[in-house]
Amino acid sequence: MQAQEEAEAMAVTLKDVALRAGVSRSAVSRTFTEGASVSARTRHKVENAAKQLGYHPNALASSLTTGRTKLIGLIIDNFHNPVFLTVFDQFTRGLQERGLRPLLVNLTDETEPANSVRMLRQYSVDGVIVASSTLPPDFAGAFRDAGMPVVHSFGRKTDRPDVHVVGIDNIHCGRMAARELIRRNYSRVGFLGGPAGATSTRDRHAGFRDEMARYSHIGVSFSFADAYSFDAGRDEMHRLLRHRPAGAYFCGDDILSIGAMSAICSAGLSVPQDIGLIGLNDIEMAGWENINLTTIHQPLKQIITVSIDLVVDMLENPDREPAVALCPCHVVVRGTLREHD
Amino acid sequence: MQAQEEAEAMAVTLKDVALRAGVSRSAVSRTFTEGASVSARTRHKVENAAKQLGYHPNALASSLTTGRTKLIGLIIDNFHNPVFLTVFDQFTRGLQERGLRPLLVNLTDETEPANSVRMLRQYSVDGVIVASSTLPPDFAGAFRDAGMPVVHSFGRKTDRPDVHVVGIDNIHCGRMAARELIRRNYSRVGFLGGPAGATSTRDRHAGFRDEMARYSHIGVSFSFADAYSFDAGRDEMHRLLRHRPAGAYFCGDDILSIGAMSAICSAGLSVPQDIGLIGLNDIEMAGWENINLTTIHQPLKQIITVSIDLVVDMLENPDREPAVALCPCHVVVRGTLREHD
DNA sequence: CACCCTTTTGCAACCGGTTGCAAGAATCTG
DNA sequence: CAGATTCTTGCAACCGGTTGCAAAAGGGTG
Repeated sequence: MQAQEEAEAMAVTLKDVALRAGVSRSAVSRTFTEGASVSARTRHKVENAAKQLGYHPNALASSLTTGRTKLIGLIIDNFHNPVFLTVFDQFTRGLQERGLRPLLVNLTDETEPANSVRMLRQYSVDGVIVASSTLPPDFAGAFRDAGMPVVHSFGRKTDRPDVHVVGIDNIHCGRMAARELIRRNYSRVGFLGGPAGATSTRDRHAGFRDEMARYSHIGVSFSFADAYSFDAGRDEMHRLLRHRPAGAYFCGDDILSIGAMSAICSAGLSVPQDIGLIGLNDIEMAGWENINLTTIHQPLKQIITVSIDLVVDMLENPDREPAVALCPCHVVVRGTLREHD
Repeated sequence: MQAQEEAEAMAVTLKDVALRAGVSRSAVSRTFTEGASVSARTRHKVENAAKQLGYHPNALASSLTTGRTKLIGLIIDNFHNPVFLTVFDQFTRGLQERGLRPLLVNLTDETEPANSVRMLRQYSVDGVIVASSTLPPDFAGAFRDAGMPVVHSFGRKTDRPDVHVVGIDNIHCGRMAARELIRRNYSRVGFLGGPAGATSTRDRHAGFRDEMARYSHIGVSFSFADAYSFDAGRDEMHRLLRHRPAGAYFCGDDILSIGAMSAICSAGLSVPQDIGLIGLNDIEMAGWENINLTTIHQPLKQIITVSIDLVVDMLENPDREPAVALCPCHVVVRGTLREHD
């Protein structure tokens, strides 16, 4: 029992095990295949031989015939928002738990979706998860067109989605934020969104605007940061501070809020006394004592679990009708909005 | 030219292209293989046929014969430290630029290195990068034992390394931090390290202790947080605050510093007036105005570039003698230490 | 023990490519 | 233009597995 797996790393193949166990290659293959027909005796012989030789089946070789690689492409395009640390953690764990492996694609400088499609097709990934709220809605469609199961996490709610979408109701979130500010009697409020082209920004903006439109006595202004990042939030707030800022802002994301907060503080003002803030996401940092951000909680874990379940399900039912799954959000009150006035 | 790639996603293989182009399968394979012998005429025919059919070679199938998957296992075990966002970004980009693909492994709950080894071997990764300063030094060795090229990023400096190590001189960093505090005339200082088992913690601790030992008039204390995370730093500082804290702390990592800072502030004290802090890493957040952390800069980009270059080089020279590559650090003075007293 | 049914097994073809080899085509040389 | 040389090409075997099929083995029954 002791001297198993005599170092010798390289290349223990099916054939070696078959030879050693005195059975055919098929028999070996079958003992490692769920639900195949092997007798207890054969299985035992094979397992012994395999252990002695340190054999492990080559997942890629088998993918050739089975058509399954258990590889899932994971596409991310923002490495400046700490929320993505959690996103990574949850996605990688969730996939691992289901026996799948994430093949990571950093879309940061990749302009052409076609490149990612080609690359992921070359690796025969079983499915693709696009985790971004800033990519154009048809980006994920390129994968579907190429015949790959795809789920767009953090995507946009629409009536007839092209691909499966998992996310939140951003319009509703915009309304929630608006109501939170209204309730607190701010007389002038602002929307400080992420990139103007992002669907998440647009929807949060629309919801906020529409809800606010019902309260004509409240002044509303709108502006947009270049990205969902600290720097973008800080820079935008710096600009706003130059021209009579509003009493409170709904920032389209926690990291924007935190950037804005930094700008406010370094201008000698304070939150929430001078300017109130409400964010969206509820990232870990939002709960830190020195940030203590009032925000709208986005159920990351749930979104990711649902996304993974969906992509797994699509392996079985590739033609399942695309649908939108929305997860519920709620306001987390901390310390960046003043109490009822 | 227009109706190329008639949708039809599935399964365009070498054979289809060969048939269409009226050549042998070998000819097709060769046109897609760098440096193979094909005439211009054949190449042209093949390329046309390929374009019309929308053919792209299957990377996994070719890996079977070439023995190269261009897959690199990337192992991470901490998703609570924002520094890893940058680490991800740099690694994925660096690998992509070199035509390699990161296969991500989240080690968070995985206790057994053997499992990761098995998994990565099943996928025939060309190499492995272990990006962690908290894993035991022999963890990376398991991959080498399995015959895979491996680089341990953020690993420990030793005279006879088992595997390639790329990182910083943590002992030296400990000394640098110590000197920074000494220069500022703190009379009582503390080391607030990361997990006591981590090599990075141990070395930073050793350097700090040794340098401080030369100044017997300065009181020194040592303590350790459970992890490199905000929560761990905050909790540990809360504990320290209960028993006459030191005038300044060298925290073993920026995120610990920020956690500690939070604890200090929520105890009604302020940084650097009541307690000074110096961190290590120089993450993006350290430069935020509302944090403004004095810290030791760890050259992430360089470490990662060197790591990738190394693993790429090992594909050619697998028997290259393991060595330690250290990248230089320097102090970045911001606002969390008092001026010379 | 003969008969029938079920389970197990090996053979051989296949998955989508690559590559050594030898034959054929093209080019060069004198 | 013959002969030598270099390029190009197709054949066939192989990479490490899987799987349909038919033969062999095992089990149950009367």
